[in-house]
Amino acid sequence: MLDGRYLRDNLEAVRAALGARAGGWEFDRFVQLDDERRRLISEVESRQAERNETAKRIGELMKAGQRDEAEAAKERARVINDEIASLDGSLAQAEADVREMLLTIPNVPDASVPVGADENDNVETHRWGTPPEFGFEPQAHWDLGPALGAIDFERGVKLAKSRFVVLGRDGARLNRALINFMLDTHGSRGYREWSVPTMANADTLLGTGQLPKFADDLFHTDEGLYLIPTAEVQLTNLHRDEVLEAAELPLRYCAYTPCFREEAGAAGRDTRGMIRVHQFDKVELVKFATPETSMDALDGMVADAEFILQQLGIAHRTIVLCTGDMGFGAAKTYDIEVWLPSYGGYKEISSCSNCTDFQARRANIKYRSPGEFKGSRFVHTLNGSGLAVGRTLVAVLENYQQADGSVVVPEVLRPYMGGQDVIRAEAR
RNA sequence: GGAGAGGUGGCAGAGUGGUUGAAUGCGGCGGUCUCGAAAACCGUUCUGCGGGUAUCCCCCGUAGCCAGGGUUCGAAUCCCUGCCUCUCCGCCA
Repeated sequence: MLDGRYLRDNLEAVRAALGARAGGWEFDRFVQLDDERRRLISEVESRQAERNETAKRIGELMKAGQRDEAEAAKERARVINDEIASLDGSLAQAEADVREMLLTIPNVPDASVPVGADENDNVETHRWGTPPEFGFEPQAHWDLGPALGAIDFERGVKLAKSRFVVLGRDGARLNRALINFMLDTHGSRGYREWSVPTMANADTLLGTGQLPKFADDLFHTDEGLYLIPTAEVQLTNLHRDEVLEAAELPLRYCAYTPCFREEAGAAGRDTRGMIRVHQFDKVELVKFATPETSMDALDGMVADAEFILQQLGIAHRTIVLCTGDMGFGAAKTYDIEVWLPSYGGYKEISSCSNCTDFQARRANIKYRSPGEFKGSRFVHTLNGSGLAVGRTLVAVLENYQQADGSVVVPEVLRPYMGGQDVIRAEAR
């Protein structure tokens, strides 16, 4: 959410900065609604002042025993109240309209973000490692996984529905090893670990920006709860309605959770394999930083996510998303893409964003810095995958496969798999 | 799931219809005292919104005592609903 007042004062600048990103957002209608809202506030409040004055006088008249005067005043108060009630209805509508608009305008891109229309205009910032060269025809994970007993697509469908997967035997163990490796690694590098609910309420989803605009992407229960699409939702909302101390910033958090995405519109993309599924595991990174340091904090977060792939020894590259490809709440986003032989290219495995004060304003997360400024200000929130576990598992299988269909376990994961160094097919 | 109690400012804790943003204490901040510190004493200490001034400095108004409704000229104070916390019982990983 943008600051309504800031938006009013910088209307044209924001309009220009958002460009196509604004979609059909009606700037002029917003100004009209906001004018109306302000007018009504003035009216209502002057009536309320009148009402308060009258009520006070009635109390004094009653005490003085002047019943007739008191009754007359009561009648006037009733009239004023009727006026207030009617104005109040209009005001509530105006405020709802303004808020609705503010909740649906995307964040303003940072000045350093390349301007572009879609993913073709994203800019690569750097690469690490070289894609493996196989002396044989490498298999895709959707062939390799089932052959190893590591991934079972059919049974995922049987147990839930399409786009759910079951991991078996070494697939399940490798998945668990990845989660623990990621958590331990981030933990040792300054991220505080949390374990959070997998369901969240509407206020929480509103705080991070999934609601109200993207309700269709979420699974929900008939009790008004939603399955979280990412731990970012919970980690960020941990501090909803709180005031942090500048001295304790930046806060660095991480958590492992399953993530659930309905993504109705995604049908047809990545239909094979477990690249795009309704439920996947992810280790998430979240930071709370001051406005002055948040862009540096973003660079650090990207490096922390990349570090996982470097430890795993898998080739990857990092790109900065252009203005047209960024998510709703982001002011700047880096995607980390991992080399997948089955794609013959790089595939997104992490997305790290600085949401600046966009989520903080929605979730009311502030910080104070005595001596620097009075009162409190909104913090900047950042989030990034560190990493998407399912896709990392796919990357390990595909990049570490051998001619005989076995898969070498990366060195750093072996302690997490009881020393096992190779995954082989076995009779079940 | 059943029964009971309760949700007030950073914390503790008053306040059961009429200048209540809300007593008091603690904590925090500033000051006096001191070589310095402690103690003591004095002062100060919430936020959103609208307007003025004009820009984070102050003034005016308004709203806020879990949330949302209701009663009333007027509610922290009365009524209803929801949420949450605590105690006891049941159930359960």
